[in-house]
Amino acid sequence: MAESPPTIYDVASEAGVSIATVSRVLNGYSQTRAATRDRVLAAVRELGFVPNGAARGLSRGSKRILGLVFAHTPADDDLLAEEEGSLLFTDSIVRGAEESAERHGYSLLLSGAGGEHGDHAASVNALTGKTDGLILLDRVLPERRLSAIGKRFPIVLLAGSGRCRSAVTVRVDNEGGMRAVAEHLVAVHALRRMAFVSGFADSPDSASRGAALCLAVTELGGELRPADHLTADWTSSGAARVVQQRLASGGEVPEAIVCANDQMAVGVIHVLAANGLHVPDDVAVVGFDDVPLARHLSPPLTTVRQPTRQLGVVAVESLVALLEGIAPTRRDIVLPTELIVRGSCGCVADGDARGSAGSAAAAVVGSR
Amino acid sequence: MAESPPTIYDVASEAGVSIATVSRVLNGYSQTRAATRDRVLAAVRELGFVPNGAARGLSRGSKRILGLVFAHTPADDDLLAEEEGSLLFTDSIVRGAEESAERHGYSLLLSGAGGEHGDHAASVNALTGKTDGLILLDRVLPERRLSAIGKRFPIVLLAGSGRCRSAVTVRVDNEGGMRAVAEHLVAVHALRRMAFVSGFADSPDSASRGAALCLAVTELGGELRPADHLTADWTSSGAARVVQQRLASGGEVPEAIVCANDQMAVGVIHVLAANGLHVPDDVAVVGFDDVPLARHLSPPLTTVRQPTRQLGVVAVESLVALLEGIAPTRRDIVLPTELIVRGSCGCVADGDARGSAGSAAAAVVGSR
DNA sequence: TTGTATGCGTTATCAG
DNA sequence: CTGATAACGCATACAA
Repeated sequence: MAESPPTIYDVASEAGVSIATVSRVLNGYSQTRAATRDRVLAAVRELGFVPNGAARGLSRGSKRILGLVFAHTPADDDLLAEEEGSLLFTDSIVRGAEESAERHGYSLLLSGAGGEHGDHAASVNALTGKTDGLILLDRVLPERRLSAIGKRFPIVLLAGSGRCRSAVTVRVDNEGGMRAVAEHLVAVHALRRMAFVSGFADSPDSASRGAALCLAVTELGGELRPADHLTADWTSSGAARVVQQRLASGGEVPEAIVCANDQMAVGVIHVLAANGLHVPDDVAVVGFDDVPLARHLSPPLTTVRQPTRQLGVVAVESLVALLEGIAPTRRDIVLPTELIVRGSCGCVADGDARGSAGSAAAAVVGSR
Repeated sequence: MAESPPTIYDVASEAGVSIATVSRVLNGYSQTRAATRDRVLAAVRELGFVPNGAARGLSRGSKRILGLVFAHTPADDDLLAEEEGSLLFTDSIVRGAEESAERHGYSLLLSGAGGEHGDHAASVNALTGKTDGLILLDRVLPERRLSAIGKRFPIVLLAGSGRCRSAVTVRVDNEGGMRAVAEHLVAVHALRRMAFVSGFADSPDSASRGAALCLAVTELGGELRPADHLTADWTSSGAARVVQQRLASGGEVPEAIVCANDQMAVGVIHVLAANGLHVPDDVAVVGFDDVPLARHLSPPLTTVRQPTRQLGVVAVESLVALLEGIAPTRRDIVLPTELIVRGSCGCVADGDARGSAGSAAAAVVGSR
């Protein structure tokens, strides 16, 4: 049905020149006489010619395609688990990466690493053939696999632990962000007994946030008992569930609950309310990410902003640099985070729905 | 630095066979003696061989890559406009599409259609060379451009108006969903004066939702004045802004405000509260999408659920069918929506944070 | 400035 | 069952 698309040969004969000339005017490295160039361009338009990417890639040895691999959230049996907590986070990264890739003349290939069932390693390996380089998100592959592939193929790690030596890593300053949270809670609100709600147990991001919070809280004279280190799954429902269990188990209610992302904070606020606990009067709640909705919740969410989109941008730029043979200045790139103080920690929120005005509605505390 | 990857020739000589044999065992169409097959496989593993996608695509005339093109939200000057309202929606589609593509043996190429500045048409045209088929989201191209490309290249439209004849369209039943909303508001809550908050003015989805609501409300004896048809931009802030203006302009406050998506509903609830109006006692608010957070808001959001992920899945399947030469049964595929009744319309919410149990916590009303 | 010829890595069509 | 070999569409070194 669909007749095969025009090739460079069609254009050449249409314009009465050789394919070499067509190629030249299209890629414009060499000089071409204006007249012939116009003829070629006319023919291109006439035929609606678009260079075949496969042929081009084969010929010049570069497909101009970058791969971005993320780990599928285990949707499991739970059909409602569309509620993917990592969703906002991942997708913001994707946006940034796509935009940056395009700007550098590349396209972005997306992969969920073979779904949940499939062999992640095999899936990533296959992508190796379709792309020029790969960006791997948190949790897609164990470190040893990583270095195995990283030695033979350009790779950038995103939001990893930063401990992998065989590849460039881009991540955010979880430690600084959590320290800022701890300081604020202890110094400003005089809170002592904290709890932490984590994402997936195997997430480096979640782990480093929990560890940093615990360390800072302890140093500042607060307390974060192991029993109050709650393990959830990045989702509102998951967080609500573990907090519900924690409340049901009796024992003193923590004075503050810090969550590894904003979705979970919403779930926590919700379940606290269901138990007659008011935020922030009875319990302070803090999130992480600063998703757009955060400022519109009631109370507006105090949270740690991380430059999610920028994460994607920087990852792509690092990868492109790698591909162009530029030796990476640093193998561990850390992007800053900042504490955004709103109402859920007990501060008086004065911000309204407007956020574009000159001065931000919320206080900002740098993490570094 | 990176030595060029092994080719099929390397594998062949390593295994002591011809490249034809290697190709055969790798693609497994023809029979091969077990012994030689093992030798080849061993060589493949040994060398870490991965077929070059470009060469493969060139040879077999199919790149096994599908493109998904979305319109970049005009981030404009406003740096905070990361607040992309369409984000959740688009990204859920992307997930579904990616998963489905992978299942069918394809990869997914993502494109924001040249950023906001670039020529969308040119951008889409270029993608034509890197992919086997394209899925175009709402707003990326005007209809005439669409049909121009659609005639020469496999295309599926997503969330369009459904009026394009030159391509298969996949969309949701906006009309049914909005009718259900109107009926519920009028019949159950005896509300009459409604308002509608739209997304971008040029979005078919938003337009059809507004039109359907208006029609249904009027038919049911309610009222939706032109002045109460508020045009926003899919974002919380945008919605908050237009509603604030509407309130400031005086005049009777609508009894219900229906929004074209959930993000905007959140912004509306927020700004209403800022004006001393309580939801749902003073004003009922309804959203659209049923994002995961919706049930955890206070009050839990009454909204229209649409199968976002499924949208991506179906689009991919339609496209793959097209590529395999299967004539599309229908050129306009409409996925069902359903009204999810929670608290923000005035109903008593009894659902808690759990949502996976046998019976849903919220009432469900089919749209058809 | 332009044309000719070769290579890129696979698949697929032939013979053997 | 296996091995040569011809496409596939484009870029490019080399000639003219």
